[in-house]
Amino acid sequence: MTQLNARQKEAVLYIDGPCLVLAGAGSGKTSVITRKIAYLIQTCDVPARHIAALTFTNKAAREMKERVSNLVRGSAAKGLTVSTFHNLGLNIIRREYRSLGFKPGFSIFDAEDARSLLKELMLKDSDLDSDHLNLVQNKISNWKNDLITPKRALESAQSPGEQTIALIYQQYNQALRAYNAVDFDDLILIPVDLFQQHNDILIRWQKKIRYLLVDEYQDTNSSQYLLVQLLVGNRGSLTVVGDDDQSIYAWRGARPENMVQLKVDYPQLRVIKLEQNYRSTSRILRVANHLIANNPHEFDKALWSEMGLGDHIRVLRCAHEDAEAERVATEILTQRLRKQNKFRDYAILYRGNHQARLLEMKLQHHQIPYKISGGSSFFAKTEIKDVMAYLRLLVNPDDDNAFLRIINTPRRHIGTSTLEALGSYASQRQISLFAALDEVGLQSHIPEKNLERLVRFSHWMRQVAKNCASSDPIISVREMIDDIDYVGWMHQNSPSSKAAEKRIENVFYLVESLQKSLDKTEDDDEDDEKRIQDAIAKLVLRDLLERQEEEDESDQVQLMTLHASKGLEFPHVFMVGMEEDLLPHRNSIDENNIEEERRLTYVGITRAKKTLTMTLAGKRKQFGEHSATTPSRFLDELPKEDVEYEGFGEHNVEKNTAQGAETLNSLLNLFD
DNA sequence: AATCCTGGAGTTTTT
DNA sequence: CTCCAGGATT
Repeated sequence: MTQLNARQKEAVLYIDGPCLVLAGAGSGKTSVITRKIAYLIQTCDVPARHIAALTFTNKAAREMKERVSNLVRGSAAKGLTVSTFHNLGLNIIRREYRSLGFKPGFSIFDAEDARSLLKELMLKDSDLDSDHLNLVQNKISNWKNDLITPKRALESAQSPGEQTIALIYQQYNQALRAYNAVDFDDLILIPVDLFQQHNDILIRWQKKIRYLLVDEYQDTNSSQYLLVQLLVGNRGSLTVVGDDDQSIYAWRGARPENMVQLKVDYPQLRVIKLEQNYRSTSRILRVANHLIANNPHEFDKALWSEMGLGDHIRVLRCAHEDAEAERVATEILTQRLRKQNKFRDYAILYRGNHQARLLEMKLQHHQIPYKISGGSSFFAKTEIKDVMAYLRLLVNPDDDNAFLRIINTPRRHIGTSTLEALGSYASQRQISLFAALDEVGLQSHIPEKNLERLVRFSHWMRQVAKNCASSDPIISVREMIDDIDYVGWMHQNSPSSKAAEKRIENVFYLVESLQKSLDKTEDDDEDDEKRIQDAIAKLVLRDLLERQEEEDESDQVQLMTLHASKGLEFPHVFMVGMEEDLLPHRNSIDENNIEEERRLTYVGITRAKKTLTMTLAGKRKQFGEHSATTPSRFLDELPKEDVEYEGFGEHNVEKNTAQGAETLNSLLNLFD
């Protein structure tokens, strides 16, 4: 137990009750969790299969698993659960699907699936037009995260508009049921509901999970916290780790208040603060502390480090956005030469994805290698969505969404009128589209020629399913992709043959992942059919994509949003676009979410190990026209003595600090 | 059924 | 400006 400091040790060794670890940025929180798991297994003799650790991302789960297995000798860690909340939820539903009334092979709808379902519902029978699609989707998601049923939403609707959305919510849930599908929020909600309704099942799971650890606890939403509470029961065998100052997902339903709530729900809670930072210079931490002090705090916390004072933070004001991007590029080039750094030591962080574009151009121009993380994901690609839809329909014929996606992909010459007839027939008979294909009664509704095409599809699909069950499922899947000549279809529909090749490669990568997962579970007791159902469900959760950690080795400047940077660290960080309306973002100003924007800034600052450079543009082109910008209010919240300013005029800013919050802006007025 | 055109919007998005 | 979705057009 060397390496750990006193606070960390305390957090690891305290297992007599619920424990909240307030882990500041860079304070070694993952070490605490992994060491605690090892301690539980090796010293406290808790079998690994009775310990569960929950994270929000697969990446975090993978990393944690890896680190535990390095700490625990031999096979002692076997059976340990380290997974995302959603994955645990999926496992619970999988094991209990009978009690829940699901058929095996249920589908998981991702955000896009949910969106298209909602669109359909809204079009069908309400005065809501699809402009409100996002609003409706958010509202429903929020309701689910807050454990509000459609019924309760309807009862407590404040306005006719809200009432309409509540009705859509009701229909949406019914549709999901009919499709034998769940959405992401359901993966938490349904287990919670199940545990509340069936005490016997809950007790079974409580027996399974004797000790629970939760990472990034500030990001839990209400239903996730309730799931945690249910699983822990009154045993208090719980450790959560989190940092309220790094809560940047409130807009997505996260409830940082859950940290305070923990004190209320568990009065015997032990709170342990980790304030020593092992990442950044003390200058950087001073700046971060100073900024975040502007937020109200339930738990006070001040980071410190022994990494030396370090360089001043620099704030560079450039003439316009173009100059800003140019400046960042040349800074990286010259610094790299002077300090003999690698490109990979640099990260450029921004508020919105669109900001990456200009930077990208400039970096290219200077031949600086870079990597943009985030943006459109593997699973957003049409070819992946297509093949996933085939796979989903294969294991869940009731998945109408998947059916509609692929019925004409590739072209099967089935038109909208045919599908409409099929749709109305199916809904009249209360069956899924695929099930309706086999009904004799359909003959009177659809012209023979079209019907034949549908029937051919149905027979083919059934044959594929049969092959999957009777022989190697992966071979059957490959045959399926051959059958539909998806490769040919890709060539036909890609802008270039190069793009087509890339897409085909993606598809095969997907099939490979599927194969890997099937191979891995070969020794399990489950039969083939069950395994492929599982594997496909997990694919949706991106769980088994050993995403090629690939060019992690290569030397590239990292570009990403501030959100995406959480949990990472870089020797040299650039934060660009430090302007009002950008950071804080305009919408957040309107909605009074300044505190979360401040935390976002805090997250950005604390990514930096050695140097931090903030930039802003005096003028910025937005929506086609140039307009003057205002420096971010957060710049005024940095301690002046730790900052070097450039581009704010002739006067030294330090002489103007007394004027308070308006300092930088008034200085600019003088200058202009 | 495929392509063109027009208008409207323009954050962040671990699953 | 630039990117989409959806409607209109062929």
